[in-house]
Amino acid sequence: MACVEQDKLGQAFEDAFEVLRQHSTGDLQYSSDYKNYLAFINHCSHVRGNSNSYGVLPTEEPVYNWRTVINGAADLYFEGNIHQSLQNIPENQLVQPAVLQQKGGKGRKKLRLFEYLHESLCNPEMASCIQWIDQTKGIFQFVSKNKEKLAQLWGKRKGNRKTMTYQKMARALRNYGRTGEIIKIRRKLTYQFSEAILQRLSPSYFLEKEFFYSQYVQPDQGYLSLNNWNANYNCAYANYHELSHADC
DNA sequence: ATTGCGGGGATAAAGG
DNA sequence: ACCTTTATCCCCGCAA
Repeated sequence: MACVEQDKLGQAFEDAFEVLRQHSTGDLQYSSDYKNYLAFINHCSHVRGNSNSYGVLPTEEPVYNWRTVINGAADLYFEGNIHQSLQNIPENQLVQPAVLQQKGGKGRKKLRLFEYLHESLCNPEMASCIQWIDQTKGIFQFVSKNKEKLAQLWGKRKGNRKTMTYQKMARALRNYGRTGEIIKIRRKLTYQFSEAILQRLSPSYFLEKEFFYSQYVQPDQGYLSLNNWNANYNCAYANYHELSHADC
């Protein structure tokens, strides 16, 4: 089921790109424009001042520090419990190798690590391995005691012959730092999804967010195409959202 | 010395 | 056959 939904997401993503291509006068390249988009979104995240803030906080953003995160964690955990009743995924589905899940599907994209992590974060059975610290900001943390278990499940899911370890999985996470899809934050075993990834993985979350970046975009700054791209991207996900229930 | 965590080069694997 | 992207393997440093 989750697999099917991700296909829809991917399709919506590509539809959005196609719309932009049709309305664009210049050359448009999927990967490079998406990368620019990611870089831009991540740039905005820095400007806004996230948990690992670099001392630059916009005036409209509340001051944010780890104390407030910790204090808010209990509430967030409660929110998570609401979804637990809706998402009771049997263990055997979690361990099912991606190879088997892909059987019969044509051109199905491989499951990406960050998708698996997000899926685990939404699965109450995995709460002993990985948990949200601040779901709205996409900050999550591995549980030291059981992080190896999560890594092993990831390896099984991919159908690896050798067992996956946290060390190797964390290396993949560090690779995400290059593209900004997931960044490491100072806290032990704690990482953060980028805005773009959060939007991509959580349509419901995305729909509740304002277009915060629009105020930073000036047409003469070369960001126009990114802005258009994003608008179509948003539209596609709104359409998707109407057809599907909200996920975590 | 050991352990836990994080960094990064090199390379395999897979898809276009 | 080549290129790019992503994941994996492996070795390193640092601090408790």
